[in-house]
Amino acid sequence: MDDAIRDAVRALVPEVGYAALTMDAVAAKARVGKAAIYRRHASRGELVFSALVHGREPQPLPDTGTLSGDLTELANVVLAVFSDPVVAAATPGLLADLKQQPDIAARFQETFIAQERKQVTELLDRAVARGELAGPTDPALVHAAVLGTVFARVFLLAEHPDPAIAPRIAAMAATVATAQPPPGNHRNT
Amino acid sequence: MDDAIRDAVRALVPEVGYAALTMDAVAAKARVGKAAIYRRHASRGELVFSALVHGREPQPLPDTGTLSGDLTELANVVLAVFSDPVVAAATPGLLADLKQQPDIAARFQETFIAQERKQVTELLDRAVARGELAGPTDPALVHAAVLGTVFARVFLLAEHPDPAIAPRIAAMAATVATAQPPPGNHRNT
Amino acid sequence: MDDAIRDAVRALVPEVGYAALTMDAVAAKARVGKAAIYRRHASRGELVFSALVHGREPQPLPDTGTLSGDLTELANVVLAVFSDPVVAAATPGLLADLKQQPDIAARFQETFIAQERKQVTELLDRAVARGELAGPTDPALVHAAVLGTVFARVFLLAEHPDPAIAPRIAAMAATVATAQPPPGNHRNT
Amino acid sequence: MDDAIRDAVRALVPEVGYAALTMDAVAAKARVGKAAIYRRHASRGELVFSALVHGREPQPLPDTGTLSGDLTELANVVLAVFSDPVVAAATPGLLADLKQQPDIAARFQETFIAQERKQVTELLDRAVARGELAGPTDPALVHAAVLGTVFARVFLLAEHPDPAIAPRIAAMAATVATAQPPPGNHRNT
DNA sequence: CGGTAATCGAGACGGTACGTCTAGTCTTAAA
DNA sequence: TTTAAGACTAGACGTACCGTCTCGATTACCG
Repeated sequence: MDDAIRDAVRALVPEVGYAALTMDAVAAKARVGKAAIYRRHASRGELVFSALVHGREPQPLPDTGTLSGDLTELANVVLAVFSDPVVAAATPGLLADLKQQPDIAARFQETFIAQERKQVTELLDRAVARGELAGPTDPALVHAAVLGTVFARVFLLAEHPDPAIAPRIAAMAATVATAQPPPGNHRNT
Repeated sequence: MDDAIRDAVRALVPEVGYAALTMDAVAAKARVGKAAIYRRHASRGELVFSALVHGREPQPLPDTGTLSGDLTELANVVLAVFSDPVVAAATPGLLADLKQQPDIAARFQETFIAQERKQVTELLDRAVARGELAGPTDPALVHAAVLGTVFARVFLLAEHPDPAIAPRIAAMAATVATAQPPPGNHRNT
Repeated sequence: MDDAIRDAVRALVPEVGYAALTMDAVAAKARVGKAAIYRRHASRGELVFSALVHGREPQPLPDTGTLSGDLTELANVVLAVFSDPVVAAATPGLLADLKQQPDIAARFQETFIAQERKQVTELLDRAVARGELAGPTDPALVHAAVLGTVFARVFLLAEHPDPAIAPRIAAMAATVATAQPPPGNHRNT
Repeated sequence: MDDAIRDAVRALVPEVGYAALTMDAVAAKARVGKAAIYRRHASRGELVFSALVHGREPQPLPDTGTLSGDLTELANVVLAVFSDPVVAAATPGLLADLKQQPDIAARFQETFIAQERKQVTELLDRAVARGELAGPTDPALVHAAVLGTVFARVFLLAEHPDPAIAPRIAAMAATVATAQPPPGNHRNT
């Protein structure tokens, strides 16, 4: 039952898009009454979000031995997530819905963002332990750099996410991890 | 008339959000018939997009004399755009709608993305002329780095866009412009 | 539900008239969604027609013993129908709509006209059996005479339907039933 | 100009019906601005009414020498009017509109009904002078009988107006003119 | 094992926004 | 001035979808 609903969502999202995904269509596709959906999911956003995250436990990133390698690994995972057609089709609409539903936004933050943030933090801690980084670093910007750059390529710049860019994104993110204060006054050399 | 409609949109978007922005509400607020809106705008997405971009011609980025400075300037512009409450409230929903309306998506690409891309390209050309960069660089990734990192902080990580991070984003973007193969560790000014 | 809709129509028609009877107003008055109305009624004409005819089964005309008496009875029934304020307010607009909707026009013919026609036919048959009429007569003209004369007084000549005219209409209709060629002057009881 | 508008109305009414007759269509067909129509006509009802009555002055009914003949003549005129396809198509809708617009209803009464009523009155006066009638008679019911019977056949009973019925209608109307009080109690012979 | 309770698919419900259409008014530029 | 052209406000149209609710039929659990 739960699976039938999620499968219907996963089948319909790439087919018709997030905006045109009606609850009636999901119910019909899943051969389920609408009440059965609402008994399990509070809203369309929550429904799609549930369908997307279900069974997607975050495999821990391997320790590649270098900061650069770890970041490349992270970039590849992010690229893989956004390459999923269901995720790609659902993300913009889902993001829009989250703005209106703070409770689901919170769950999204906890489930998805916080876990990725934890990975970034561990990755940076390992680099500190190795001596690659001088001291503890704010993981937020590193996280934003990796996640945002991929997101921008896919959704804002409408380019397909070429996996070859992963190491370049990693190098970029390493910079922001390394350089804590901006090196000097950039206005005049 | 055109202005009355756009003003109504700009007033309503931060007030009720993009998803709850109804054509009836816009017409009522603008004291305008719905037909007058549909005569000018093909859809809600196009309407909001028009209201957002109207009068927002891209002032050319100043030549600060260094790649780092130029990129900081770019990051500040992007931060400023996303700090506008109307833009902040409208962007996620607008982005979602664009997925369904290829014609408006194309206009968004041409009007907004292409202009920013041009600025990035010029900025990199200036750096090559100065000798800061060895040779021509793909501007797409630099663009994605600046735009995406800001976007991610605001919309994905739910952090407010602290203007102090502009130079750090610039440094990061400079890396991806410089380094073709990812080096182990690096810094280049 | 069905009743709520019909009651709303019956309340609104005399209040605002047929032309100004909007589906939204009916829905609001009946505290019902518009879809519930459209699920039951194909158009405004059909809706009003249904509201008018509901519960109005044609009580069989009594046999008064004379053609004249039977026709007076018929005239009184027709006068009573057109004296109903709801019928009076709805009839002209309804008649106009029927011209555009042949299916409802057919239903109107079957439900209302055909039943009345049957009464006229029976009434004439009784007169033949009594010997008041020489032979079978076309009931259509008798029908038209009674129905039309009342209709004309109410809707064309804008006079209120004085019940005292019923026997005069009956006498008139009896003439047309009796006289095949128009005689110069006549009276037949 | 005035003629162009009226011609457009007369062309459109039988073509699309009264209900579907839009002011824009009239303006386009007449190659005229809508303002030109509204400068001449207060509403759609008034417009159609004007187009119908224009140039239709009431030729005086001939004195045939008998009441019966005069009434047959009247019935024929009424039949002729309702046989005009434009009149036939416009009448029900026009009648409905008149209910909502008392000023035009009044003009309709004065222009059309009152003139016909005058003819009926004269016709009855001639009959009194001839000695066919004992004394002055209420012309309203005679009028209603002739006009209404034809109207009922055409618009309520959906039968085409066979001209052969004119003398029978006349005979019928003569009855109502003759018999002033109902002959007796019709309930029991 | 038989009775009770929960859950099911189906779909009608009230409500609301949609995008279209028409009425009647108003503006404009040409004649 | 009056014209044709056509944009304007206002508001009803009929459709679609939301999230709730009611209906029997079926299932599953418990006494």
